[in-house]
Amino acid sequence: MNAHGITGTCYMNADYVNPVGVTNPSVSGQNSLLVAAGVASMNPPLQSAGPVLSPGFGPICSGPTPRRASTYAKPPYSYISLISMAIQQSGTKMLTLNQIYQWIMDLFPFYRQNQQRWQNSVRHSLSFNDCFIKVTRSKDWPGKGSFWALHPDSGDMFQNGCFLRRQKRFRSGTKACTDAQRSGSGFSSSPQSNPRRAEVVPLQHYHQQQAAHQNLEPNHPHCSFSHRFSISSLMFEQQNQTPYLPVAYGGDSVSSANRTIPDPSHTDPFYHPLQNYSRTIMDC
DNA sequence: GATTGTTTAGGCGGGA
DNA sequence: TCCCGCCTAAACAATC
Repeated sequence: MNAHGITGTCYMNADYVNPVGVTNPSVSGQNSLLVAAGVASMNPPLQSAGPVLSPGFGPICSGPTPRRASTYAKPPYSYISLISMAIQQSGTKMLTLNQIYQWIMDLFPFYRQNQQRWQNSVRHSLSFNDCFIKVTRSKDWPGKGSFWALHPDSGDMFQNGCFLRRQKRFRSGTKACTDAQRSGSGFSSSPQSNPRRAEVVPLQHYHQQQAAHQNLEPNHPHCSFSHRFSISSLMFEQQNQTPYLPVAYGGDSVSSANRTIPDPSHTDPFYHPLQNYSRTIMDC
C-alpha cells in the first residue's frame, strides 16, 4: 500500500477532486463562497463547517457514476493541508486538537475510520511543523489542550491556495531546522533548546498578532485562495454535490446524520450562543 | 484513564 | 542520486 495519500502536485491530481463529475468553476473570494454555500465564515468551525457535505471522495477507480460508495478514498490533502484548512475555516483562526479532529471527520468520511492512526499523524504534524503555533489557554478558558493556529507568515505555504503538496516547507525564523538535522547526529533533543517544539503564543499575544497581520496584509493568501484545490473550491464542490449526500456515507450515514455537534462553549473562547446551530447531513 | 503534546525512527515518492 | 515533503508507528511525558 502506498502510504502517501498524495500522489503528486496539484495538477497531477486533477482527476481526483471530481468523483461525481462536478465541474469546478473558477472561484474567487473565500468569504463570498462560504456565504453562498450557506456557511458563515466567521463562525467557529464546529458550527459552521460542521458535518456539512461530503467532498465526494469516493473510490478513485470506480465507474462513471461512483455515487454509492461504502468505502472512501483518501483525500489528496496532506495532514498539514487539512489542519490548515480547518484553522482557516474557523472564525477564530484557531482550534483545539479535538476541533481539528472533528472538522476533518465531518468533511472527509475517510477519516472516520482508523482514527487512532491519522489522529496520531495530525498531532505529529502540529508539533512538528513550524507553520502551526500553539496558543495557550488563558485562565478564563480552562480546558484540555491548547489552541492551534497558523503561523502568520505561513500563508504562502500552499501556492495560490493549492492545498496539496507544499511548494516549500514553512520554517519560522526562530526554528530553522531541517529533517536532515533532526535525523542526523547533530540534533539535540534537549527540551530547552529544541527548535522543533511548536511555537507557543499566549492567547492575548496571538490576538494582537492576528489583528496586526490582517491590517498589514489585507490580501493575505489566507483570504484569497482561488486554486481548485483551495478550501473555497472544496466548499464550492460540496455545495454542488449535495444531492448525492444521502447515499454517500454508506453504513456511516445514520451515525453521521444523528450526530450532534459538541458544545463549543467549553473550548472556544470566542463562542457565541447565537452562532450555534446544529446541522445534520440531511439538513444539507 | 483518556487526551494532548513531543520526540524519534523508518520508509516512500517527487523534484532538482 | 540526493534532498525534501510527507506518512506512519511508537514511546513517553504532561495534563485534565
